[in-house]
Amino acid sequence: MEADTRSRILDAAEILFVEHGFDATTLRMITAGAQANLAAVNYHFGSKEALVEEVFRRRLTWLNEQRLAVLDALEAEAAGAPLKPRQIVESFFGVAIRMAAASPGGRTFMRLLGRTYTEPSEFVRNFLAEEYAAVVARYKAAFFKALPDVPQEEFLWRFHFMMGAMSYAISGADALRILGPIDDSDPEALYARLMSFLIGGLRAPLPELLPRIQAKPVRKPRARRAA
Amino acid sequence: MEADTRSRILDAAEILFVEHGFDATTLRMITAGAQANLAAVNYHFGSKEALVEEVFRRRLTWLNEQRLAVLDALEAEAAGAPLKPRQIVESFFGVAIRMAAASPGGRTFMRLLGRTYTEPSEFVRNFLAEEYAAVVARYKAAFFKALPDVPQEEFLWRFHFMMGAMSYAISGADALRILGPIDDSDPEALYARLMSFLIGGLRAPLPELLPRIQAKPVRKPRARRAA
DNA sequence: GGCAGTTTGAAACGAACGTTTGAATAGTGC
DNA sequence: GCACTATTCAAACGTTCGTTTCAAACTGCC
Repeated sequence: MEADTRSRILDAAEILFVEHGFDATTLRMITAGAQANLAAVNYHFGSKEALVEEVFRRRLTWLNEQRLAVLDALEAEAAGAPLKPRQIVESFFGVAIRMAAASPGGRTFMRLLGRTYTEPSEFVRNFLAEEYAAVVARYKAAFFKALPDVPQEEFLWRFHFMMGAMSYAISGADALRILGPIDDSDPEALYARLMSFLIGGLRAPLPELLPRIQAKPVRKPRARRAA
Repeated sequence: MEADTRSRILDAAEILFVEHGFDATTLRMITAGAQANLAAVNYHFGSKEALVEEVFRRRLTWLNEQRLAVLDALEAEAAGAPLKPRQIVESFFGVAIRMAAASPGGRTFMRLLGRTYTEPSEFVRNFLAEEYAAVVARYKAAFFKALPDVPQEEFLWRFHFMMGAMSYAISGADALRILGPIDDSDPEALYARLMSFLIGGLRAPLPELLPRIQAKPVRKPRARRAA
């Protein structure tokens, strides 16, 4: 029943990183949560930084292998023909949502990952870029092939926007409290909602002809009505 | 030319918070950047936490007043008729993008704000919810009126997704490095790109009829091809 | 049972943190 | 010029951090 110390530390760290962030999570909090001695982190991982890397690597490697496997299967089935954009989006983001839905640890991790793309910490971002290199290359190629009429730079931005939407989707009700009470307990509904939104955004008309930013939006602020 | 100590501290803190996060930014870094004495933060603001709040309040109050003013103007012009969803989206997110484009400090702040919605820190999120209450109420009402056929819960999720996309949009090239080299120097192009994506996502077909998550996506992971 | 190697435990390390202190300095009204 | 407030400054405060140390406890093997 009891996992070994190393695994207990990883599990406790994952949860605490999401709740408090990397810096605000101390080794004493982690070892207390894992019911381990303070020195256990440095014994098993060498340093706190190495522990952070291992928390990511443990799940991210599997996640990206899944993505590549799904893409492999889709491309084999297509036999050289371009995939449909929806298939690619669903395989990339669907694997992530599915991981988040599969277990509390998975959801915890995906929330952590979503926040980490925009994390300021240098070494975490470099580590992420490295872990993602193979997946990004394959998916970019698949998308460019599926959407030959969309300029590549345009698509990269849209991919970026999609990652943002997914990040917030998984971060869930905590952030949504700003907007009001909401139910985020059904992962399948979330999956359907997110996919619909992402495909809509991805397939939106190209923005070249949009009006520019209006110069002066406001003449004179009027009295605010009660909400 | 030299601003007073209080303003220099706010400017320096804003930049450092984006670069390193709240916890990793020390008062010694801030006061060094502001060319002020270490004790100046506690003298002018009382505590580090109060400084964080003031960094937000300084710009967020103005930002949300702008949003309300723009919405007031639009609704006055519409004379009771529902606004077009595109107008509402543009006024809410356009004000933010414009603020980010207006000055380096504005962009810095918007990046900070985007990261903060999903920030784990309790007191920061509570503070945000309070600052946003009036704006959220007004914009929700405007959207519900503009999109009477969209279930309110559905819309709240899409609003949430839109916030995620905008957050990543402003966080910009740092996170985008994962996807490859990209140019984020033109705020008007960014504005056009984001709006196009957001409207596409907002107006996407409702997801009720989407297929469910496939149960087993992968039979056997195949050997990965070289990228 | 005794002896390697591995893991845990309690205690301490120096460093850096946010905060406080009290004296020195700058600025203002009279 | 003087009293008074506001601000700056260098130094120190107690706390907590990640890390290290080294002895104790556990493990598998002969």
